[in-house]
Amino acid sequence: MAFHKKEEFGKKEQELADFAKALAHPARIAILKVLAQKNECICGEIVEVLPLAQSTVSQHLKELKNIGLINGTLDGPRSCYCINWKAFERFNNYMNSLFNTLKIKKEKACC
Amino acid sequence: MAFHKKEEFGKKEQELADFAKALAHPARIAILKVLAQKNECICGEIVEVLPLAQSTVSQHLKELKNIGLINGTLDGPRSCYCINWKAFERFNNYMNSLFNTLKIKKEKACC
DNA sequence: AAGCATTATCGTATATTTGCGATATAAAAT
DNA sequence: ATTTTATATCGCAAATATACGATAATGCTT
Repeated sequence: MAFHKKEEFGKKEQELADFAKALAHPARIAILKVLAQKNECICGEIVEVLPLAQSTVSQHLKELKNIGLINGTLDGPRSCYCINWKAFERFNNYMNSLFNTLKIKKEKACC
Repeated sequence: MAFHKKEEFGKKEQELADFAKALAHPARIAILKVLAQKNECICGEIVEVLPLAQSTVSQHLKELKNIGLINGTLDGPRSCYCINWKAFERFNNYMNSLFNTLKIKKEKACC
């Protein structure tokens, strides 16, 4: 059986894991980079740049939106995406917090 | 069809995605925390702390080892794990680099 | 040599992710 | 009103990930 089990871990660990999962595919990292570079945020432009079908890109965008790393607003027939800096900052802080927590014991290597 | 397609992205994006994937499960984050806190690094202790079967923990350890975030050495019948700080530092730098790259355009929000 | 403790691996079941084409939806343009 | 354009969603197929029990492998202990 492969039940979730993920709920049995701490809330923070769960949330950090979810954030990390959002970055766990090169397409999504590429999307974030495009969103940061071009300030246009239009789906079609992303599709042009990525080696993926429109529906697939749309799916990746949805995942990024669900986790909160990007915002999407309708602009006529198109949709305009952009990075949610607040959420991004939070993620960044989580990551740095994790790194720092782990680094405390850095000197006492055992193997 | 769902072929990989992942190879069609940049090397750096791919590597960062792989790192992120390693953190994309709360069990693996928990393992890293345990490895940092206790400086004992023995598999059995991790199994005791996590709500997972021994074989499952072993699998997660293998993934962390494959990506290079931890080292594992044999110590008699047990195996001693510890964090690979060099790789961790590299991952941290990658992440910060990504954040900084994205932040450059932070002011020009479009939506 | 036999038994014990520890960990890795195998086999298997289930869940999730990835990807595409086809279709639906919605606004704009004709 | 109809067509065009842009995006989202659905349905499906294949690949991966998660989890466990059972078993194998390895090194101590007796």
